[in-house]
Amino acid sequence: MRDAEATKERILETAMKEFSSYGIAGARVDRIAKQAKCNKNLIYIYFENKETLFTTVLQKHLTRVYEEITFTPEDLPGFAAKVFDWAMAHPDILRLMEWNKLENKTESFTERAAAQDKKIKMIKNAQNVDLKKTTFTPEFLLSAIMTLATAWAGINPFAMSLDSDDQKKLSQTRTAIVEAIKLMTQGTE
Amino acid sequence: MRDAEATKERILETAMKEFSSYGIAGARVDRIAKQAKCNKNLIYIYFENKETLFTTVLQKHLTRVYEEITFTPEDLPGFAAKVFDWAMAHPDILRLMEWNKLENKTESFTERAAAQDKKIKMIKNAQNVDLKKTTFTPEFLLSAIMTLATAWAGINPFAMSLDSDDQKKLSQTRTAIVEAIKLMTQGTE
DNA sequence: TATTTATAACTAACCGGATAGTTAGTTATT
DNA sequence: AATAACTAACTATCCGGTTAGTTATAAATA
Repeated sequence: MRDAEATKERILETAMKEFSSYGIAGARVDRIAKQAKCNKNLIYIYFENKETLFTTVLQKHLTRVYEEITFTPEDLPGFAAKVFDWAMAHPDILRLMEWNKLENKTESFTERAAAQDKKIKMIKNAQNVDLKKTTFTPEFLLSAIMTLATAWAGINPFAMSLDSDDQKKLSQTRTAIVEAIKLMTQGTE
Repeated sequence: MRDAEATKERILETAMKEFSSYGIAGARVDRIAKQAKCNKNLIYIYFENKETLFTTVLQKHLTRVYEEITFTPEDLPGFAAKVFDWAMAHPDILRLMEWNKLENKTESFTERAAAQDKKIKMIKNAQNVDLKKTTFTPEFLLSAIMTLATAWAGINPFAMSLDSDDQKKLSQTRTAIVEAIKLMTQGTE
């Protein structure tokens, strides 16, 4: 039963766990191989080296994110809620992104910045349509939304991490976030 | 010119830089020794091992923080502004905290949680005095404040890091944060 | 259909440099 | 003379990456 595609997937799966818990520097290729039940050399055949393996894992999950969360500039509170739900469901991806931020080898700046720019322009357009004037720039709003929505998912050194099983607390926090973003997008004329 | 105290300080200084840029796993003791212009063994004499050196560095800077930023429950927007200024002035300490959060060896949970609890109670008291009823719980407010205030200091994977020399953008963002917290603490009766 | 052949999938063992931590000894200071 | 401050050299282990070779699989050939 030899299946290259399956072993590749198994490697990516366990690499995800390893990198998410230990980061790039802390991750151990031997440990990944052992847990994925494959020979270490396969990792180097399928993915050039530790670094590339990491970026592959990150890239894979990031593209998934963009498919799962659609951006709705006309409903920013709702968007915040979606991001919050996603963040609480996938703290490991958040950690991956944080490791990548701290260990900034080969920045994948360009695409991320482009995606952000696009969102900012969409907010600007939506603001023009609704003739809403908030005190806040689209740049600030977007950062505030993303930051607040992901604050309770375990990567924030200040915010207490929420238990992802505590449905009650979870929905309380979600509505609080929605409320906060509502306040910030309502405009004060 | 032999001065143990001075070399200890030199070690802590360079260790700060090393840990802040590479984290615990990525930091290299040899590199610290070289940069601190001291023999590697001294590091092990003065600070047990790499781990202890890290926690010593972190602890040192954290106590400094608590001295520099006073908590003002009756003026939360002002507190947010102070935190923002501090965060933009000390991104390296932020990074240190983030590394510590991700590489959660020997959590220093207790004291941090206690300090947070104290602040939360102070907010509750202040709210009672002013008879202000915001939609938000003190827990949520505190996390929101800390998160927003530190979002632009370079550890947030979503928010664009601000250039700490761009005074104009800096003060713009500061007032935006203050405005946001004002909205959240004003109450809607 | 049976047999060879090519190659894809996989493995065990190894390598060398890096790295945390140690030892045994030297130099300065009081 | 005693001890505090410091050093050079060493060690054992870890770890990313490689090599050289084996096994399964499927196509080609007879």
